[in-house]
Amino acid sequence: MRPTIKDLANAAGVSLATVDRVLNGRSGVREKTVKTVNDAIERIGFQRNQVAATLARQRGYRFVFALPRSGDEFLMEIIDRIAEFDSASRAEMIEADVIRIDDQDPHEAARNLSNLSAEDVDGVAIMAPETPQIRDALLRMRERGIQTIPLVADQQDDGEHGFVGIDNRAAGATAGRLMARFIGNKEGSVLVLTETTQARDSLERRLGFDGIINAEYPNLKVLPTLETYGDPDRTENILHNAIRTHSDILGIYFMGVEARIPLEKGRRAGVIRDRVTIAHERTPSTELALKNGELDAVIHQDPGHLVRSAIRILRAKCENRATLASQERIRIEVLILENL
Amino acid sequence: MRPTIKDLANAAGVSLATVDRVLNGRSGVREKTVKTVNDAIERIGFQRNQVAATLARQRGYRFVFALPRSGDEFLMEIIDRIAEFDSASRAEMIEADVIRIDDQDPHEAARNLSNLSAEDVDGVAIMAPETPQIRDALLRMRERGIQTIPLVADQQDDGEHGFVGIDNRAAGATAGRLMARFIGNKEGSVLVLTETTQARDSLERRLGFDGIINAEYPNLKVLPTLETYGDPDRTENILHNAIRTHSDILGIYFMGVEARIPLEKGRRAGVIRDRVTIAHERTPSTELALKNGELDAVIHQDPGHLVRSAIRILRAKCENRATLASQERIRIEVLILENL
DNA sequence: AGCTAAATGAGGTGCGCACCTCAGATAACT
DNA sequence: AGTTATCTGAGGTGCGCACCTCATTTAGCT
Repeated sequence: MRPTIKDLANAAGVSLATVDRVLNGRSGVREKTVKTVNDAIERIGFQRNQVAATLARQRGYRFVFALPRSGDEFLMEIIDRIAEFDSASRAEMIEADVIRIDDQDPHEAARNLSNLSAEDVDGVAIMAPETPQIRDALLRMRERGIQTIPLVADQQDDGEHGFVGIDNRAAGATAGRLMARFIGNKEGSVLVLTETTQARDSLERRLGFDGIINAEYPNLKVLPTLETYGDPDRTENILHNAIRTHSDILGIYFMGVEARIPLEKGRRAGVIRDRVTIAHERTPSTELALKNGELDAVIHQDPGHLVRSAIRILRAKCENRATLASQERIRIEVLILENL
Repeated sequence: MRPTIKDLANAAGVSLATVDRVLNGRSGVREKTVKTVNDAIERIGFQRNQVAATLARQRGYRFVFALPRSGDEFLMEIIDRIAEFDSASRAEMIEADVIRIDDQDPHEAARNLSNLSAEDVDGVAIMAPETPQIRDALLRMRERGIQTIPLVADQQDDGEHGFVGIDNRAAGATAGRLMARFIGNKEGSVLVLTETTQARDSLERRLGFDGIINAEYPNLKVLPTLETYGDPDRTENILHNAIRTHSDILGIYFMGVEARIPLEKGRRAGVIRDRVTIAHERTPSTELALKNGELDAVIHQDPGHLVRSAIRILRAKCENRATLASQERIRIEVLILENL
């Protein structure tokens, strides 16, 4: 039989109340006593029964995903996966909700986060650009006892709080390698398109992409990144311009998160056919484009995995447990027509 | 507040005992009464609290992975992931163990499975070739109330019991597409190597591979599948022979599950360098070969995902629940050096 | 020593359910 | 009608833990 808190109390030579105090981090226990209990935990290999603990807590777990208000298909995928998880996990006493924060107005976003109370939220997964206001809001939430984790868009390199998403530099490198190998040994240039080069993910992808192409494929030249700012008209214009200015474009790398508009405009401008094209994130648009033959590959991160991983990590933090690193590493998936 | 069994009993106008009988499929309830309760479940949206249920069951869940006795690196990966899951899930009252079955002797394997009793096992995930004996053993286990699910190696097309693993035909097609695109427009032939063409997975991969190459790449010719039977010496011989007979080999597809020996022998025979090579499953060997530049791509299925997915499905079967289809689909991953 | 504040113990309650027993009610027979 | 088999109800117990109260002990102070 696995040891229970009762066994633990015996082993440590303290009462159940003290064990409870130590286990749940309540105040009013001497350092010495804490150590006694922790030693006993080690010694008898005690592991709290999470099933019983969750039941006794009355309140299950409630997690919130703070997502940007602006977004397109990939964001919708994430939201769908959250809803799916929520309904599937009611029986496990875990709730997952979405709140939207304004990514244009960091102050408003931060205020929004400040409204969350530890009373009704156990943890927050946040997808937001890295601004001082957001960083501050996160810090204060943690002080209030709410667990946090950045999602998809990294918040500085504070390794200690973790991060759920792919290594964007490696993702860019992957795109670069595929681009070069698919093009073969022809000579020419490659177009790179993204929403904004301000975002850290864009920067990192570009670094990875260039790293491969410049170092290993002298036959290819990567043109300066074109920014769409998510604006359809602008996207159309810069695509037209690029194609007029550079007659030797062999490939296009849609580096941004949302490829729907660039794909549409590219299709209209006739710049896609007969070129090697790679985009990010599987969505209805990119999936269709793969099937059409308009896209040669999609670099993807599984939104379902993102969501579940974020929740597992948040929960582990709540319960002061470690997570399975192997399970939480988000894969950089390469999708082609055949393995969709 | 979520409805409890008490609310359900009220709503259905029956006692708690009857609700319990219906919910847990015990005998001695009239059809009519069962329907009354089920209707009430629908009506009030009752969902059993699995946390409480698991706790009350006393015994958590115990799942067994029946794996072949023979195997190499990929099998070890799976075993490691099972052990990892087991230790991480003790707190959730879920156990996962491994038993080995002899894949050469189906009778012995079947006998081994027959020893499992519903008393101490809730479900079995099985990785075994498709033989009448195994199929029979599975059937009898289900009759005894043990849930079953095939793993990696499919057991005929009995859709109803599910399957945890990749679509091997699509995996072969993925390999075919990458092979062709990496080779470019040179003319020549492609070598295909596997353990045995008897196994269903080998067959399907080959079908997928040929499907792509034959239909879309007239510049390439796929040679007949070479069988290694897992024998190192034989592997070396057939590789030497092939390379002597065919001077125009541009690519090699290591189609089998375990690539370690073929890679070693191929390296020794000097047949790998300057050819496009693709293998299956990420293992220490294939990982190293990717880093060496000996392999151009690896088609992979995540063993951790396989294990956890099998367990989630088995558990859902035990609890008579549905699973999240999106979560349980095993991805055909494409690994190159950059997204390892 | 005398006081206060801090630390610990003893014990109880309930979470939602599975599982059990036994008595009473109802239906299905001869 | 009486007998039997089948169904249903009432009630209790315990899973392992969180959370609570109140009494008692111990340490820290002047």
